[in-house]
Amino acid sequence: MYEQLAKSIGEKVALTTEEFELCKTFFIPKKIRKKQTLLLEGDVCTYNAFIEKGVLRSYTIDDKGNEHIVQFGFEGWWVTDLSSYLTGANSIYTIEAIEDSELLLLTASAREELMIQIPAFERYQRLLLQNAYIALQTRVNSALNATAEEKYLNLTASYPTIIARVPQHMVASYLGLTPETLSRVRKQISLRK
Amino acid sequence: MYEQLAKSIGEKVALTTEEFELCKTFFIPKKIRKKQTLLLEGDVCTYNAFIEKGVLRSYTIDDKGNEHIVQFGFEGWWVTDLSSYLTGANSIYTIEAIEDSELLLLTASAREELMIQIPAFERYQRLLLQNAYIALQTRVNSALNATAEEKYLNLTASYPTIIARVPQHMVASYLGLTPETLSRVRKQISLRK
DNA sequence: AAATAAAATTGATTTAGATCAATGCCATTT
DNA sequence: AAATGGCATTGATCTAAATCAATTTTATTT
Repeated sequence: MYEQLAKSIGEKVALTTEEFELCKTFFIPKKIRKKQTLLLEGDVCTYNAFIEKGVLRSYTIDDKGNEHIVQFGFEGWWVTDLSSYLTGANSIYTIEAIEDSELLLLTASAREELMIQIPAFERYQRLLLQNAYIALQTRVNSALNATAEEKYLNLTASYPTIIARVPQHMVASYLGLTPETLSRVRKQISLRK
Repeated sequence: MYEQLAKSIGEKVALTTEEFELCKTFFIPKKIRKKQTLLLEGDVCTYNAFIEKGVLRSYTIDDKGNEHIVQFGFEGWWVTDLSSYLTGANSIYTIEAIEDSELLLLTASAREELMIQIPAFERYQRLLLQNAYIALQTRVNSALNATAEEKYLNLTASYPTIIARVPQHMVASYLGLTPETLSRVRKQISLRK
């Protein structure tokens, strides 16, 4: 149940066996079925979820009722609404399982305590955040300046996992395109080779 | 010279006077004139710059020769290309002063050393990064899903400083709009009230 | 396996914003 | 004060992507 977590931490910092055993005790394992939600818009996001198995997405719904996917999560990724999780504000996002999933939940206070008891864990969290920030910067760039086709090609290059495991209309939503546009973009690309 | 830095750190964590004195020694003060660059595209970003005074911007230039502003920085903000700074990769950004500015530069190794010697500084860095991440997430949302007018109104609401201190065509670039479109959007808004 | 629902594709039309082009407006510099 | 060059504004036109609509394909449920 903790294989992915061990792997994820191990890639960034070194924990002793005892430290990792201690670490485990702070997490709450949870299974969640496809289409079930971990967080509902309007609620406070009480957990940071590490994904041992499965796929999740977080999304907002705008005034016109359109869904906008903000983030996907796969095995070995963390998913949360950081803003709500850290400040306790009501979330504007819904987090939902796309496939049956196994999660390890960490409350904000458990996370604080873990970072105090195991300094390497604070380091791990900071490194994760750095990477997430860099990835997000790339995404802003693509969102602002790329054409529909470029957005799609950038995504296939950077995150083939997303293309492979997520329904096409969700990929479209993640890229800020309509499903029709993404379908046409894919057709264009396939015709060219 | 270190007023803004003291203020910025003080808002997030508590340092003793000795700690802050030690902290100062890790920084390299640097004055930079309007239009001078701190980082040139293709170079490695060796510094994380804290802005004591002035305004900076970072931008990329795409294949068609168009500038895309990625980030602005004002007094009390940090500016760098995090990806290049942390990994040593060549940067795709240029960082340039929009006004005469006073900076406090921190190399990556100085930063590492500081985080080891003063744990509260690592905490400070993590908190900064959290806030930056949350802000960036909002920006992605706006970039993907908002109309030109919404993008502009969001920005005026969240960062009036940017509107006030930065030339309009740079604001347009930051929002992913042409200067013409931003001009028209502003006109529309002013006609309505 | 049949029925139903959801997803993807394709076509026709519309539209927000880009592009192209010209003019007026400040702000430096001389 | 005149001259220069970068900005902002305004108008006309174009275009990438959205919207609307229908059909086919693929998943789910019964």
